[in-house]
Amino acid sequence: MGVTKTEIYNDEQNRLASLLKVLGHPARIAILQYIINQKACICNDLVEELGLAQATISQHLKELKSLGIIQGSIDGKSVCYCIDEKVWKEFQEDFNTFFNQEVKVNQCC
Amino acid sequence: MGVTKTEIYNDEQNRLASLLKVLGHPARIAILQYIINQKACICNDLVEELGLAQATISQHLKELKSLGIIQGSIDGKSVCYCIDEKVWKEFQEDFNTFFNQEVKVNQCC
DNA sequence: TATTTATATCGCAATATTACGATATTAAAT
DNA sequence: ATTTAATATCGTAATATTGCGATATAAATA
Repeated sequence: MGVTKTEIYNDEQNRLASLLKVLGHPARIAILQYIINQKACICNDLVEELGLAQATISQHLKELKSLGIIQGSIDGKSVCYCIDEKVWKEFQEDFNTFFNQEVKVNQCC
Repeated sequence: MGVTKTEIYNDEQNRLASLLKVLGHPARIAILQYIINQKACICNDLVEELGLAQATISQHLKELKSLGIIQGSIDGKSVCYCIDEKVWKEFQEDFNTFFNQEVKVNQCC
């Protein structure tokens, strides 16, 4: 046990849940907000900004990268991260499809 | 370690991350979709529908309830769950605020 | 070349999550 | 009153996540 049974859900459910899961950590929300607000790439200003160890920030960045929502480009000895607009927009659509669907009034509650 | 350092983030970041985290599991996505599609309350049709043990479904329902996004009302010996529209709409706004913000083009990537 | 700086990765400890069987609880049906 | 059915809760095993120090790597600088 302790293993999510992904095989019993459909692809859409698994995909959406994965996205939400990665975003479901305040450090990763903070990182995304920071990148968006800087309107530019950043390196590890995040270590100072957030107050987490460099290894920890790097790990969170890796997860965001693996999702595709950010991408990094090497710039000398530092790495600049930025939002991948294409992926960001895909995510917007996924979320909007799910959350902005109409919820009907129910009988019982 | 193993503990998220919530004290270093602001309330908005922690709140949004909590919401996303709860929704970041395919069983909970499937449960929400099922409730929405039935356009009515459900009981543990979910056990048969999803193929998870009754205890597991009950646990997922509890998490969704604690978020406030669903509510249950007792109906004889079963419990009917439904979306709490007010909370659902609050979440829609939170998500829209975050995800539908404009992301500017960056310099480096 | 040696040093410094920025980042990534490894390994590990602490903690959290997932899933489920067993058991409790409560209401309906017999 | 007993049985049945639906749900919740407890306890626990398996696994995942978080965070960090130590170390590796690679580029810039002295």
